[in-house]
Amino acid sequence: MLKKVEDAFYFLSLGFLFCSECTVKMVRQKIQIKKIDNLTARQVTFSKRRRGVFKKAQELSTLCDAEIALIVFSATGKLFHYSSSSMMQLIERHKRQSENSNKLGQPSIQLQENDSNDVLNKTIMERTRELRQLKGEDLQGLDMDELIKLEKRVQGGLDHVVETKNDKYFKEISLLMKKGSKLREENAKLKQQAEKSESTGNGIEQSNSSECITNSHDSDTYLRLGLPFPN
Amino acid sequence: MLKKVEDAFYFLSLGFLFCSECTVKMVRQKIQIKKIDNLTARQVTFSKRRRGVFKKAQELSTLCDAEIALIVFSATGKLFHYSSSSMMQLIERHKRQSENSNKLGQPSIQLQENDSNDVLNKTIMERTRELRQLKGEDLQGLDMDELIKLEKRVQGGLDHVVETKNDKYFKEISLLMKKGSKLREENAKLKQQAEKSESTGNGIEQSNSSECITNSHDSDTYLRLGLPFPN
DNA sequence: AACTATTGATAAGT
DNA sequence: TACTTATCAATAGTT
Repeated sequence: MLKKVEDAFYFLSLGFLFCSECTVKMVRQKIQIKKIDNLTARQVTFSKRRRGVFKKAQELSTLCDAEIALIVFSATGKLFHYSSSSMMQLIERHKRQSENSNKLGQPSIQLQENDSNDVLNKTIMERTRELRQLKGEDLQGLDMDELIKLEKRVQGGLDHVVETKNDKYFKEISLLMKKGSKLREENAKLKQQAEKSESTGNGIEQSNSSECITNSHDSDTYLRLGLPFPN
Repeated sequence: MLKKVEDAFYFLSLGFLFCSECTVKMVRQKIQIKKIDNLTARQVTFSKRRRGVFKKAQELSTLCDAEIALIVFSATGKLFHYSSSSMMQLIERHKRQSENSNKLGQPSIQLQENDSNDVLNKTIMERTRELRQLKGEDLQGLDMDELIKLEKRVQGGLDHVVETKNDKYFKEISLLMKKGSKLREENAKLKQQAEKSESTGNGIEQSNSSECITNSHDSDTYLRLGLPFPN
């Protein structure tokens, strides 16, 4: 059903008349190299392409006798790395080489330790400022254009949150409904059995038991799912 | 024609008889991933594949919002490198992260430096995660209650941004209106003066000057204030 | 450096 | 996450 809608879009985009009878397989499209909007798609692509890059790096190293260091941080901060020999040696070598090419007359000794903290502090400052802006603080320096851009970003974030919330809501609801109908089935069966027993002369009381069971299970489910109110 | 010859070769490789009259174009073979013996071929391949790897790294960084550092030394010792942000920052971050994950029993030496780095690093991680959540990413682990809280936070941020934007808007508007009325006053005065001059026999044309002056000043003000469109 | 047949990578979809 | 498939991209061998 969803498929058909996509097909419609596909045909529309090609400018052809659309025959709703046709079943068309979605084909792979060339992608733009810009940040992937959809989070899931981005994570999947990251996982695939990361493997690809690491493979390429290893192949280059092997085929051409090159020394390679590759460091990758995912958006969530997870680290992946590869080096054809010792990562530390390569990094040191890189430092020396790029310092030389810089031709700075700096006494480079012991520069790195302070730098390290400086860099980290700078990162923290940046992150903090961005955070404050997303929270709607610290907006004095922004002009109209920047404010409008920021509004769009925050609105986008809000959309994502609401979407996630709604998804979760509907999932929990449908789970509850499923459980409910299962329980009703069970109850119906039990009722039948009880009636049978009754008709065969076994006089156990079963009159209102079905409702009781259903209710107790439902509220239990609500609690486990963390829904605030069961209604 | 060439095509046919290739077909012949193809068949040969399958164990068919080969016609020696034909001119055969060698077709590309799948290569083994091991050091290329021929120096020239190795250099050419290095050049081609190096470009490939760097391109892939950049694409991964852009598409998936990842931070990447890539260092390559050719067999001759020439350096090639790429980093999505600051190479030093990435290297430092890598150092810390891999140290932490190693959990090596080297407790005594340089403890305080690592400690300070750890603290900073932790702060960065926290900030990053908070940022991502405000942007509506990384919401998998949150339950309904947390999602609702987050929604309220983001909504609050959005409210602040919109409020600031609107304030700025109205300020700019009222400033413009003030300037406008000032100009109109000026124009009115000028007009009066002109009429006086006219009545005293000085025949300067002043018919539509008021609109002209007002308009030109208005658009100038819009430009200085950075409003996208003057309407 | 340029060309292309071929292998390799991967976007979408399951 | 892993697998599949159709397509796009990289590149081996050659000129």
